[in-house]
Amino acid sequence: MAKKPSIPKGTRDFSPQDVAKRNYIMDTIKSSFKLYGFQPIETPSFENSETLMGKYGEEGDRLIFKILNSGDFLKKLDASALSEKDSQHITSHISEKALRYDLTVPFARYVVQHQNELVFPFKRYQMQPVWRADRPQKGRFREFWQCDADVVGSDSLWQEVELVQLYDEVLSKLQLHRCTIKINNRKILSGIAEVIGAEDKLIDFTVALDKLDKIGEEGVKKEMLEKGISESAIEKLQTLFSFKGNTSERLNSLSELLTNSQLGLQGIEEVKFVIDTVQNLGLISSHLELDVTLARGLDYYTGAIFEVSAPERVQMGSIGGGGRYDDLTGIFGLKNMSGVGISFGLDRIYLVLEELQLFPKTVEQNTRVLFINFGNEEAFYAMQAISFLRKHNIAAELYPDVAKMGKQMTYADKREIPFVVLAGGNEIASKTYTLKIMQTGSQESFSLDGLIETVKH
RNA sequence: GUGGUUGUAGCUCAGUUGGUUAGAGCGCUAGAUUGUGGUUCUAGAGGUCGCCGGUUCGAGACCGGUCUUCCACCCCA
Repeated sequence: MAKKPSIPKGTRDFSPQDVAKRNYIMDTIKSSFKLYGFQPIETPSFENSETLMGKYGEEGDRLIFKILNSGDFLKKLDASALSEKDSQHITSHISEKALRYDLTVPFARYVVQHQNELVFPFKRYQMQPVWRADRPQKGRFREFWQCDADVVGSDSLWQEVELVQLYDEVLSKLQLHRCTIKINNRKILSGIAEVIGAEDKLIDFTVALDKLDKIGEEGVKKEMLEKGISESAIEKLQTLFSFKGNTSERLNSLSELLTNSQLGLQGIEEVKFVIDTVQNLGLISSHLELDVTLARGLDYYTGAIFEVSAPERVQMGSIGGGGRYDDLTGIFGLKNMSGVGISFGLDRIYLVLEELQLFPKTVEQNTRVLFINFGNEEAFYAMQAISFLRKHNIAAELYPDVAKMGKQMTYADKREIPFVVLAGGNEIASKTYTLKIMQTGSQESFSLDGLIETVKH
């Protein structure tokens, strides 16, 4: 055998069963997106590098797949840059395009570019693959699908409320009950940073705080110290680490901490409104939970931030995330266009549903009737019936070759086709069809109409 | 990017301190069964032991490199 072909690390082929299950998830998400008034768009797989670079933080830039320029790109590069081996500098000269890293930034670019054609507030959904040059591990791929719903052109908190409901609706439809939707607000985090005098270290501060449930209080403090946040500043955080009580009690103690931060207090008001309103409207099966340590690394979030974690019995990171970004379109030259959105991680949801065995049995669309091929004359007789069945929206097929019957039956068996029709000389003469029900092995003779009636259900 | 881990038949895996011709189960093909799948029985096909190099009289096994798998960190869906 020749050397086996392969696919790049972190990518996957999807076989028919996989595609059927993935479609089931995507169809569920899509129908809810539509129900909430979102419209589909699609954007190119790759963008100009400048569109993507610098939007995801330092770590993000590293994980963006760069596309090499066409032509003899090295000739145009000056020798000094090459000899200095400055990869970053060289990259910007030999690569002008990059694979998209998420769907939000391309969407912001799209909104700015098409601002005169769009009706605002503009609500769009988008389900496409994204690429990250990450090292693969559990639930992490280099090519994966995101399903996003965003609305731009409104800073109404009712959008946040609706997006929480949308999360709840989709997760419930997928039978993913008792998921936790965590909510926080960047303004609260900024307020805390302000109050403790670490405004310039906001990102480092939030990233460290985000790890509280993973590395514990001491770990967080240690990381903050390493990042240059002063000891006295960290001391002021003590109330945060010993956070107790229900949501309103916690919000109260948070208000005390943030009395001197107008921004922080505004964040509290926003979170309070969203949580109270959602609670009063009710959720189907999810829990909405305030988590002040929720940070999310993406630089562009400014208000609410969301994250959905899988049910606790599954070892999996977040299966969705999102938030509000007040100035993402501003980067591309369109001010005062606040946006907020959420994302579903298709591939991780797939893994969770698989592990919890939550896929319905019926996801696979399959051929319903196989006609045995006994020869040309019989095949012609079969094809007439097949056309008729297909007109009635019943998936039917003829075994293409005049193979031994055992082989044709085995084919039906392996494909899990529930019905097999045998039509030879006798059947042609009597204008009937012998139908075999594979599950029971029983056989019966039918007219064409009788055949359709039996096979329909 | 850092650290670890994995790779033997289509699949899941054995393979002793380095020693003749690398095995099993499942699957596959054919037959028992000329108009009947699943169960059974019989026979058969299928391997560059991930790839490249090294040590050795001799390497699937030991050493180096490389690719891949999975995992942790970083970060994230």
